[in-house]
Amino acid sequence: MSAKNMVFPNIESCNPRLCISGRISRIQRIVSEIFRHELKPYGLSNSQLSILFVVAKREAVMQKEICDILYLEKSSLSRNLTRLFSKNYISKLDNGLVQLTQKGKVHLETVIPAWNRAMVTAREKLGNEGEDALQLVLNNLVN
Amino acid sequence: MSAKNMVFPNIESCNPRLCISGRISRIQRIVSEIFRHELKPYGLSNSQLSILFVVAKREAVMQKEICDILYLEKSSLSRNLTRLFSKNYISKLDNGLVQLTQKGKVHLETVIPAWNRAMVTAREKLGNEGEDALQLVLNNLVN
DNA sequence: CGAATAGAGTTGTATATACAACTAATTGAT
DNA sequence: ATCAATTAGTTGTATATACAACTCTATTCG
Repeated sequence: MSAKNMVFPNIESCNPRLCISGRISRIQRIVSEIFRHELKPYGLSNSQLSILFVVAKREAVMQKEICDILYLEKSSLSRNLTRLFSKNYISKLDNGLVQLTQKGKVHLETVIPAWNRAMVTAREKLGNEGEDALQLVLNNLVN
Repeated sequence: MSAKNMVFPNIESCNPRLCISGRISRIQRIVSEIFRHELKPYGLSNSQLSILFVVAKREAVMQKEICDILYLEKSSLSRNLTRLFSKNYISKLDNGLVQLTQKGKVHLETVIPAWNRAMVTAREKLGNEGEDALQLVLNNLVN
């Protein structure tokens, strides 16, 4: 049998539509678009907003803590923070703790209505059972 | 009231833990890590594998078709394809259709067992109801 | 105390992704 | 048939992300 006639049993029998990574990536691209477009006028990315949220709720945090909460690699966070520093939304204390600046608080306060609009749009698509399903997926993964 | 004493009702009342984008991003980082580590020895990223899967199952496809299936921006796909071309896993026909090369088929066949291992690991975490929930989320988003 | 170790953070490098602006090619309308 | 408009794809630019290798600091142990 020549190479051209080789058969590929794995390729033939696999079902890529079941790929868990692929399905999550598609979900991620669909949903992040909703938030990206709402947040764009405010100059904040989804990631940046999620970091601001953590810092706002914790008052003063170690980077490590943010990484653990967001499941984010320390180097990814480091670079995201650089962008937030340069916009003066956060500052770093002597002991390394990260805090929102006054400007950061004011901006976050301003952005939240846009975030709420994105949440409404996303919820319209997901429905209640979709949102519950999302939480179930997350719970199963983190436990 | 001075600026320092300003209150931020949106910040105080919002619940970032409910953020749909944030929850999906965390899910994505957790799951993609599983697949990334299984695929790494084979020199394929999650995205590259998902593209190979589409091309394999369709035999010959337009880039636009791949984009539609994966919810991927055309420029993102264009650059992913460049990396797959350079590894000689895919080729482009005169009419622009993308195909797997023989080398691409052989490599994909080789990689699928690793993909299956990642699927097992992910399913162990998700459980059956987690996997169903994932599909529900995707279905609600695409309809 | 002083060396070894561990932990937090940064930087180099690579892929992934999107948007905007562009090119090329095809299609449609008159 | 020609010109306009749409469509596919590429390239410039920016953010997001991870891993590896590094620095710096703090802690632990001999």
